[in-house]
Amino acid sequence: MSQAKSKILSAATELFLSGGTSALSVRAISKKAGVSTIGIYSHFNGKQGILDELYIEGFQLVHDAMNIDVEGQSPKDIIMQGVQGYLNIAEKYEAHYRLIFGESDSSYTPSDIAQKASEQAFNRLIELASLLLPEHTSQGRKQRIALEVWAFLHGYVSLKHHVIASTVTPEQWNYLALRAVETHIDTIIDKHG
Amino acid sequence: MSQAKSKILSAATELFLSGGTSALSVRAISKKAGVSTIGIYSHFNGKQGILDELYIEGFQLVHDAMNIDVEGQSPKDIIMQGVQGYLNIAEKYEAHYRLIFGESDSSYTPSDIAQKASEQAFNRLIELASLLLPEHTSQGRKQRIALEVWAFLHGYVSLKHHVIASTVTPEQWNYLALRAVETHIDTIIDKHG
DNA sequence: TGTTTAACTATAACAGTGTTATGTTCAATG
DNA sequence: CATTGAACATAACACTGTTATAGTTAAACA
Repeated sequence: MSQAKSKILSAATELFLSGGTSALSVRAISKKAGVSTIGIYSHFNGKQGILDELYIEGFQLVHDAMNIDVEGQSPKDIIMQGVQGYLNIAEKYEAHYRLIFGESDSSYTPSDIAQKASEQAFNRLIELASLLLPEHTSQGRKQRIALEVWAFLHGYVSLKHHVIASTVTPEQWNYLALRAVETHIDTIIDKHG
Repeated sequence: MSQAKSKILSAATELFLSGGTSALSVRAISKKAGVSTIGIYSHFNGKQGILDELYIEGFQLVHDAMNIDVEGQSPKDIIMQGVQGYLNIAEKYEAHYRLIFGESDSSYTPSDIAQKASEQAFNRLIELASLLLPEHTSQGRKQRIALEVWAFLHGYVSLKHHVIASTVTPEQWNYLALRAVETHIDTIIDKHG
């Protein structure tokens, strides 16, 4: 990666983290990176390219957050660590999280390459969820269970972003999510384990 | 409501349903409604006002979808009808759903009045969820249980919108959501009932 | 009936947005 | 040394929400 390219990317990330997508204009990035407006188009594919990079970055973060050391731990402990990591990332990198779930820029649709990153993160989650299930479980069932956990988790994060009605603090949201998912995982273990 | 005002609103709704927020420019609305651009500002509070109307409309739809006839039905049947209604609305009025959960226009934040509409819908859900619980259950616990169901449901709808990775059809998504929430409700009944 | 008032209209402007065309500068390569 | 290619600045295009200005029209009042 050329020097200009990395400078653009770090400028974009910086603007993104502090102000979300609304602060992420092509002119603002180029100004902060010290390159011309055209530079964003020659080094990246314009705004789309920048968002793709951040989208991939976001799913990479989620992926890594669920990279748990399996050694000598119960399946439940492992997956609960993954859940905790997921919630941490969602809070710490809220801008990324919003981007990968379309809460930032509705006109943006991730490129094929960017979508690969999302698949990888989901596969990671399937691996974790599989630990709860007997080995002979079909791939489809594993996917379905992973999707359950993901939907539950993401539902809490998304409600946290958009439900201003109920007076719940960010910490409480995370706690509620953690407890609810734990209960659900217990149910899964009871049923399939 | 004056004639011009209702014409603006129906034009906005029409554009919104067919093309989402991106098709909903002030100029496009005014052109379709046959009024001047300024009309949007004199009759409504500009774009913000239009989005507020649609936001309220969206939560009203959700609210009404959960308006179940309680007579002679088990708590589970009632709440499952509500869940079904929720999923139907989310599919039929996808643009509204995306708006009320911030997937449309990240620069939009609902006004105080609009937020009231969201509270009403949530209260409706709390009423439904309360049917699963003993009468003496505290309001906080009722809220928490309602939030669980909502998070689970919304998680599925939101993933359906944004997860392009896994090859799940819209019908399958709804089915999965329905089954997962049903299982969760059974767990709630077992625990608290 | 004449005048005033209020509500509408069109046009244009402002400051943004993403994107692209034009022409220039400058360093590296043949 | 000449050529090529990459980066540059400037400006433009078509759009966005919003606002100011000025013209039109119809109803209400004296």
